[in-house]
Parts: sequence; C-alpha cells; structure tokens
Amino acid sequence: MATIEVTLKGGETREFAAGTTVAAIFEDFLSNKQRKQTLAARLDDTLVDLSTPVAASGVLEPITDSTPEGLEIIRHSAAHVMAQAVTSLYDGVRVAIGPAIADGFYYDFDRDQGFSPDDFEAIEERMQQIIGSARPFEKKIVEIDEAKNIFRERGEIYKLDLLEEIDADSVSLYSQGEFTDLCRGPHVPHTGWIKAYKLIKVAGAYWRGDERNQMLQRIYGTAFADAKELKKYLFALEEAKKRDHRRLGKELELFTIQDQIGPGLILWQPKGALLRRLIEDFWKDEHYKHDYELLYTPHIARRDLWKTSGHLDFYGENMYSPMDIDEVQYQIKPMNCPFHIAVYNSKKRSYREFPLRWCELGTVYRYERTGVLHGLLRVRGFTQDDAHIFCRPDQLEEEIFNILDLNLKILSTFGFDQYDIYLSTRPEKFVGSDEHWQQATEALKSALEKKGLAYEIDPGEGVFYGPKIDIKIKDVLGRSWQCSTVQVDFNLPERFDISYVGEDGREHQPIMIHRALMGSLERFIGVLIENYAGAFPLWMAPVQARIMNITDAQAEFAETAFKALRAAGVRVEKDLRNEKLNYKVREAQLAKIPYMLIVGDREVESQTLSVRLRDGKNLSPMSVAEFAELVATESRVTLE
RNA sequence: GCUGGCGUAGCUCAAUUGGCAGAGCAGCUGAUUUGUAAUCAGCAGGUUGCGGGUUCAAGUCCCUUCGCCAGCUCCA
Repeated sequence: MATIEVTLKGGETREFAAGTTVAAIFEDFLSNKQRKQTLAARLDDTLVDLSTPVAASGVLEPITDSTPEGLEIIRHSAAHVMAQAVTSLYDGVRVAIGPAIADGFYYDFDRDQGFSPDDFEAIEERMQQIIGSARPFEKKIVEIDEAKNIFRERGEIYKLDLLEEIDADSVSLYSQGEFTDLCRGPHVPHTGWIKAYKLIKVAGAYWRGDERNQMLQRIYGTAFADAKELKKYLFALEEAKKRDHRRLGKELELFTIQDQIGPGLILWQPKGALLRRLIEDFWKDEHYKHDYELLYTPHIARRDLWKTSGHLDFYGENMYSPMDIDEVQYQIKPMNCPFHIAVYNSKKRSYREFPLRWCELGTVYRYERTGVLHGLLRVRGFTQDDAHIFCRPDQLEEEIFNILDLNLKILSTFGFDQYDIYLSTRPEKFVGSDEHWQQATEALKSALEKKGLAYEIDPGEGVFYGPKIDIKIKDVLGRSWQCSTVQVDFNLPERFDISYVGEDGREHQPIMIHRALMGSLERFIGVLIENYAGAFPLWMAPVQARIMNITDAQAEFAETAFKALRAAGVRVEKDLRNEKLNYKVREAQLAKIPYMLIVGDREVESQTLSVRLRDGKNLSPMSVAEFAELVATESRVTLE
C-alpha cells in the first residue's frame, strides 16, 4: 500500500497510508484536548472536513473553534441545521442559500406565508433536537446530473438554478439526517458541535440579490463556539443600539425628522446646529489654509443646465420634478458641479491660474426610495463638503495626492484613523474615451501608492463620468461608512466645452476633479454621533461646560462666572434651578457635557470652581480664568 | 420600490376574548435650600398617524393612505 508524508503545520512529518482520514491523522498528531477543539482542517491550501481521506503528501493544519475559519464553519453548519429545522417544521418551503456572514449566518427560504419572530421559538427548539442528536454531516460527491435529479424531485428550483451555473462534472452534497443540501463545505463533524446559537431577525431578500427576482424570506441567526461568546455578542448588539445616532440625536436634542416636513429631511436643533457650525468652521479654516477658495451657489437652475450636464440622462431618476418659473422650467440641484463650472465660465481662464481649487458646503436634494432612508446616514436633502479642482492633465496626480493628504488629516482630526480604500474603475454605462479613463485611473493609482495607502480595486463601480477613490471610515465598533470620495471627471469639461489658454497660446480643455472629504455633513455627523456615543471631544462639543450652584446662596457667583466664561469664548450653560446637586449632575451627565462646574459655599469663599469630568473624576478647584484657559488649550484643533 | 414588523401624551411604554384611554419621565405650579447620577405634592397634557368600513360598541377587526423599523436593491 502506498504511503504518504503528512506534515503537521509548524510541527513534525509522519508517514501514513494513503487514504487515511484527516481525523485519523490528527488522532496520531494531536492530544485529546486539542482534538476536542478541532472541527476541520486546512490541507495545503484548502479547508476540508475531518472525514476527508488524504490521498497525497501535504501539510495539514487543524482548524479549531477559536479561529475565524472555525467560527465560519460552525455558522455555516448552523445555517444547514436551521434549514433542516425549518423544512421539517413547515410544509411547502423551498430552500435557497445559507452562508456564514460577518456576525453569523442566514438562510433564504421561499414560503408563501413568510416567517415572523414568533416562529423562532419553534425553529430553535427543533434545532436543539437536531443538535442534541449529534447527527454527522455526511459528504457525498455526485455527478452534476444526479444532483439535478435529486433537487428536481424535491421541487428545489433554487438549487437547480444554482446547479445550472456550476461548470463541473460533479458537486458535493452534505446530509445531516434526512436533510441534504448542495454545498461546498466543509462542515463540523456532527451537529453536536453547534453549541451556542440564536436566531436574530427575519427579513426579505431577493433571489440572487436582484429586485426583479422572487422575494425570499431570510432568517438571520448567529452562532459562537460557546455560550459566553454568544452572550458577549448579544451584549455588544445592545451597546450598539445605545449609540444609535437616531436615538442619541433625540436624547441630546441634536436633530429631528418630522412627518410634517417630510422623510429624509433634517431639522437641526440648536445643539446640533452648533455642532455642525463648529465642524463647518473648522472645515472652512483648513480649506483656506490649503489654498482653496470658497464658493456659494444657488439651489435651483434652469432645466436646460441639467440637460447640458447630462444629469437628466444619467441621474434623472434621482432628481425632483421641475417647477415652473415665468414659463421656464427649473430644477433643484442634486449636485453642485454645474454651478462651479458656471463660475469657471464667468471669464476666460489661463493656465497661470491653475490649479483652481473651489470648495462649497453645497446643499443638494436627491430622490431616494423610501425604504433606504435612515436617520442622518441616508437622507433626501444634504450638504456636501464639495470641491472641484480644475487643472492641467500634468497636475492631476499631484492634486489627487494633495487631496488624499488633506482628506486623511481631516478624518484623523475627527478621530478616524482606520479606513478601507477602494479604487473604482470604468462601469458599463460610461462616457469618455478609453485613453482618458486609462490615464485618470493611473493617476489615482499612483497618487494612492505615493501616499503609501493600501487599496482594493472595485471593478466597474466607477461613476459614468470617471474613475474614483472611495474611502470608508471605520468607527470604534469596527463598522465602516462611506464618506470621502475623489472622482476624476472628463465628462463635464467636454459637455460644457470649457477651456483655458495654455502656455502655447492655444485653447485646451482642463481636467476636473470632484471631491468630498466628509461626504455629507449629515452622514458624517451621524457617524460622529455613533463613534463618540454622543460624548464629543471638547473642541466640537456643542456644550463644553455647565455651571451649577448648590443653593441659591451661590447664584450670584455662578452667574458672574457664567458671564465671564461666555465672554472668554467657552460654550457654557448654567443650571441655577432650585434642585439637589445630585439631580443637576445626573442631567449634565446624561447630556454628556464634558465639564460640570460646581459652585457651593466653599467655592464662593475661595472664588474657584469645582470641576467634574464626565467620567466622574474631579479636577482640583480652579479660578474662572484658569478654567477658561484650560478649555482654550484643550479645544484647540488644527491640522499640523 | 419590495418582504416582514410596527404607529397610543414631548419621550419610554400599559390598556384581558372588541366594553369608561392609563403610568413613569419631561413640562407647569407650590413646598423644600440641598456637596458630585433622580426631594415631595399638585396641575395640565390625547380626534389612539390620516381617511373610510364592519359592529350596539373599535386603540383593538377589515380596507386605503402617510410614516417608522429590519433586511434586500441602490447610494454621500
């Protein structure tokens, strides 16, 4: 009999008979304790079941339940168990697909009545029975035609659909008990491996993610290696809910959305408006320092403008209906670009002026389908921190480099140092020549590389008028948000036929770059709220301090200190109500105010303020002037 | 837009098989003068999202519409 050499990853090499299963090999290599945690293996570069026979020499690595791969296998197996539970409980259910995802797993079902969370208890109970019986996951390789027959007999049209796409002679099926699924695997050895799981929610999902297809019922669940991990996850979910910007926006009185006004339209309340102004001021200052000029442009323009720009053709379904003014049609802007072009066109331009860097906090309105609206993160009216740069082709790369530089500095000032960067290339629907696309894509790439930034290519995801770089920032909970975007455009310069006079005295067409760093103020502030859970850093906290007296006896001193602090530029409030100090501290704490200034008889005596921080700590008492100085120092913010 | 779940006081939520719309917090008034996360009492607050229907009777059942939530699709 042939022998093979198997090396345990990072360990020794031993000889086995060809065809020995992974499980048997591990029996030789691993201790009992290690084997108890091993649910699959990596053979050379592929993940395999423990029951897989090893035919050739290679490197074998145990996959334990504490690794990401192991967790994924547990979750995927849990999805199969859930599908088994659902199909055995309910008649007339067809199964679609059931993968592991970031935080758990789902399975899509086709059932006329749908599912509701009320069904979860029964499904979980049946899952428990299946898990309790520790049924092995059995793998079987069958000819593709045989697989088709099996699923055709069962009326599993979605599986047939999948099989149609598979270009192979054979496929693998996995069965646990009476339930058989088309699956690549691997799986845990038996259902008893699924120790901690929970069904989370049910929602609709289109077959293959295409809205023209049948809507299926997707049941989401999660699974972990043990109950403790599951509990931790469920707790984290609750924590995330607590920092939901919609809830905090209401509690902290930052913004409101009202039926009477309309969905997706934000009303900034005083505290939110102040927060926004602080961000805008910072943004404007930094742009001035980086040699940008500020523009203001109107909210509507003649419909013809949008014909020229191509927005009606390419973006029309996101634009609001025209309105009639003196028998001429106008439309509200979904983008600022044509206005900046109009400013460009206000006079003859020379290469000597280049690059022109024009920025604007431009408010735009876009039609968004009702189902996609979400607090501040997806709205119908929003303000972009927009800018357009007009330059010569040879300046393109440097300009993009500079934008990235400013972009990352600004993000980092707001506390975002983790991001995913995507370079999106030419989509199916596009304008411009191949050569232009190539050139611009290269410029984006090389700027990213010079800046030393890791990025992924998102093929075909560019906008119709040019390639782009998107930066998705990661918040403290590791969730990512699309904010920054840098887009090259050779469509609008062409459509508006803009030009400049070059060194050679001839007319040339400039290149245009669109960019937004925060994306939209609405979305960015939504992300900030969630990132800081409403406890903003001092420099952007709408209220930096609240002064509170203990009894009426200190009201006068508190009032004087309040006025002095206001005059010194501290964003301070006063709470001189006839309430207990505990009560005032509690309210200030819930309002997430950075500094609480407490004034009792002792403070009046020494003409000082007692300073309590929002983490409960106290600073030693200080004078009003000292406190003003402290705030001024700590809230100074600028890019280096 | 689609699938499912929801809509009761400013907020968070009650209201049994269809049977008198209620509580806490917030607000207002008064008492209390208090040292680091809720002092006490009283008052006021509602066309139960809007419109229609069934019924002796609708917050509750049915239809329509508006909006919200989760997800899908799409996006700054």
